[in-house]
Order: sequence, then C-alpha cells, then structure tokens
Amino acid sequence: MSQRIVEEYLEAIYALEEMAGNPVRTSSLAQVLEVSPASVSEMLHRLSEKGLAEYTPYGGVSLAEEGRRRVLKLTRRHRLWEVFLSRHLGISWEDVYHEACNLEHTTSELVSQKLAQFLGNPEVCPHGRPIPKSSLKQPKVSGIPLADLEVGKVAKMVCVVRESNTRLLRYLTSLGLMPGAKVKVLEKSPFDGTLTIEVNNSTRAMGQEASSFIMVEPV
Amino acid sequence: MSQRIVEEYLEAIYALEEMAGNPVRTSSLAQVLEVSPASVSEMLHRLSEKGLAEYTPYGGVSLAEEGRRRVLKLTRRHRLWEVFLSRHLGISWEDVYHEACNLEHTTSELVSQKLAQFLGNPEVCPHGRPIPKSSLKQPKVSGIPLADLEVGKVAKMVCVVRESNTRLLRYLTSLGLMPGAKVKVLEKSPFDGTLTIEVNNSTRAMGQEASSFIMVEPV
DNA sequence: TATGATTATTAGGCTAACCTTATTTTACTC
DNA sequence: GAGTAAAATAAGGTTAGCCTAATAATCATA
Repeated sequence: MSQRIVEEYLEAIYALEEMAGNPVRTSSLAQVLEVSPASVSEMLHRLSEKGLAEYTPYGGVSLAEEGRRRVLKLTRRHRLWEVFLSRHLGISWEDVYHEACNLEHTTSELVSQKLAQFLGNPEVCPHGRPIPKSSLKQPKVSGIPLADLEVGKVAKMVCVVRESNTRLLRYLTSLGLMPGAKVKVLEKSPFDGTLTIEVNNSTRAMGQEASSFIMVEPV
Repeated sequence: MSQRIVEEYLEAIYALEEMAGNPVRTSSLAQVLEVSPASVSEMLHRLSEKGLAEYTPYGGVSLAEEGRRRVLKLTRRHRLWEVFLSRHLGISWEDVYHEACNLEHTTSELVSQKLAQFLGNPEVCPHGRPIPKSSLKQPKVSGIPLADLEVGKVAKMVCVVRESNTRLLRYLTSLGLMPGAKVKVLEKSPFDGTLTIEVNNSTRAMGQEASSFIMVEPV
C-alpha cells in the first residue's frame, strides 16, 4: 500500500470523525476522497488488517490507536509547515493549507522536530487550530461555533475549522475576521440563522453555515 | 504515469549523463534505480512518447528539452531546500541531501519561488553545487577534480559532486574539507593516484576515487 | 413485520509499475 | 567473419488502487 494513499485515507477518516462523530461511513469517505464507495470498502479492509483502523462491514470505520497516532503526526507536520509558509515565506493563509498538504507527506521526523524548534514550538496554525505536541496527545478544541453565540455577546475568534476552503478564507479576510479578532453578534435570524455581526467597527451579514465553521471564545 | 516515478527516472538520467556523458545505458539506470533493466526499458518508451526523453533502443537515452527543464526545476527545489535545512534548521550537510530528495517532489512553484526569496537567492547548495536559476539555464560546472590538481599546487574547494554519499561527506567533514577550504597536494601516487594533501595545517591521505568527487579551483 | 429505498459490499476488470525468464541484438575477440 | 559475452527487449505474470455492475444488508415506515 502506498504510504501517501494510506495517509490520505487516515486523514479523511480523522476529519470526518471530528466533524460528524463516530463511526465514519463508507459513502462519506468516498465523497471526500473522490473515489468510488467500492474502492473505499476495499481499502478499509486493508487498513483494518494493518491495525490502522477499526472497521465493521456495514457499520462504518474509526481510527485505531496506531492510525490516530499517524494522523496526529501528519497534522503536526502540516500545521508546522503552515506556520512556516505563512510567517516566513509570506504565503497567504488562504493558500498555506494546500501547500502544506503536499509537504506533510514527505517530511521526516528529523525535519519536523527541527522545524518546530526553528518556529519556536508554535501552539497554533495560521487558522488558529492547535498543533499537536510531539507527544501526540490529541489537542483539545476550545470555544464554541460563532453560530451558537448569543445575540448581544462579544467573543474573540479562535479558529476556522474549514481551513481547506479557500473561498471561505478569502471571505473572512475581506471581513477582517482572523484568529484573535473581536466579533459581536447583533442579530440572529430565527428563520435560517443568518447573523448580523460587527467586526472592526463594521456591520456585516454572515450565513449560518459559514458561522458554524468559526470557533469563538466568549469574552 | 506517477509524477514521482517519472521524476526519479528523469533525475537518474540527468545524473548519469552528467557523470558519464551521453547516452545513458539502460543497465546503468537499472542499477541506480534498483529496478530490472526490463522495467527501465519499458519506462523509457513511455518517457520518450511523452517527449521527456530521447530514446533509441540499444542506443541508450538522453533527456529531451522538456525533460531537462523538469530536472532543472527539481534540482533548484532540491538545493533550495538543502540551504534551508542546513542554514535555518541546523541539519548537517551529510543529511540534507536525503531530506531534500523527499521534499523536492512536493514543492510547488509558489513555494519554490518564495523560498528562494526568503533565502536571498542563494547561488550554491551546502555542498557547493550551483542552484539553477528560476530561468532554468543549465548551471555551468566550474573547477577541476582534486584528483587532477598538480602536485605542489594549492586550490580552493568548490563542491562535492557525490553529495548523496553520506559516508563520503562524513569523511570530508572529519578532514575539514568543505566548500571554500584550501587544499594543497603534497604528493600523488603514480601507482593508484592516492593523494597526500594538506588541509587546515594537517596532512592526510585521500584515495583516488574520493578525490575525483571533489571539485577545486586552483588559486 | 414486510417492503422499498438507501447504503455497503462483492465480483470481475482495467491500468501502471514493477517483476522474471527467454530471446534477440550488439559488440568484441580471435 | 564467426563465435561468444554482454546488454536490451519481448513475453508473460503480479500487485495496488481504482472502476462499474450486481448483490446484499440495513433502515424507515406503512
């Protein structure tokens, strides 16, 4: 099994677990990986055999301990590269995700460790998401979705959890909504959850979906 | 054809062309790529079809213009990473080659360009070899092999042309023989070309083979 | 609790990149 | 210029990762 392919599968399982909870269905994987459900099914058998995933036919899949470790290692490398690309190469936060996606699979433990050191062991990536420690403990998510913030409340943006979505990031940039930014919810539509928010002294509307991808910490 | 595999073939062809001159034989490729001659033959047909190589059965192979451009791009990325790994991450010159081998295949044009800028557009890698410009003009080799330096002459080391050989690099490190170092040939054995050299005020013996991998510029 | 809709799996096939073995071609020597 | 060693290719096989089509399991609901 090619290392790269295995890693793509493991990461996809992890991401879906994180978004929607256990267990992950074959069809969702097929969709995000852009392969047929049949191919996924086949690969899940292999991942299961290798002890990387726990798979019950018709019952979905979740990561085994070893698989989780592999993913956390990759996530660490990915986000370290994001920090480097953004901070030192001046690549925009809209683009760093995709660039790091490529690099993460070809980064050795040595480079990963030295890179972390070079960057001063950063805690978060440019999108505000936590960088797993070298001990690979699962980083905990903090904050609540902006969508759930009560009307009238002010909060500080923590992170975007859809950092692969370049269009979303561009949109947030245009609003000045970056990690650390202060947001106030002025109004929430009872019909579809559309928000009216205030960022940087300007008032803007934001759809329910986008607002569910932004994590904030009430202040 | 997988991008990675194609690139490995093109690089191998380039390296052998450089070392031994045109055209490159199937068997040499098989040896360095550690696959069977039959596999090489098969792949050469494909590379030829794609316009990346010029291949005449029984007559060996050389790079086509497009293939050469691809390799120069890879070499540029490779050596830029080497500079970064060495200069900023503190990875030893013995190790940077292998680390960069992995990274070069997953580096986009954007990252390559920004990296060059970040590093101040370096001219050479940590082994002293030239970094192709973004225009991809073939960099010219300068200097002569240390093996060819006349007895009694002093020269400045330019580069090692076997930077993948970790053991050789470790040996050179132990001698203090790095790019820029001054070397004097005290004696050359007429029997097997073994040299007696002086580096850093110390006198050492060096085998013919090693000395043919070191390029120097007489001063 | 039967049934139709949805979802997942299996069966069977394709292609790319490798392999081994056998044959052909070339190059060298006498 | 004929025989032989070395090199290259042809033929046929394997495996991984994908596919489509057919089949099977599960679920929701009448």
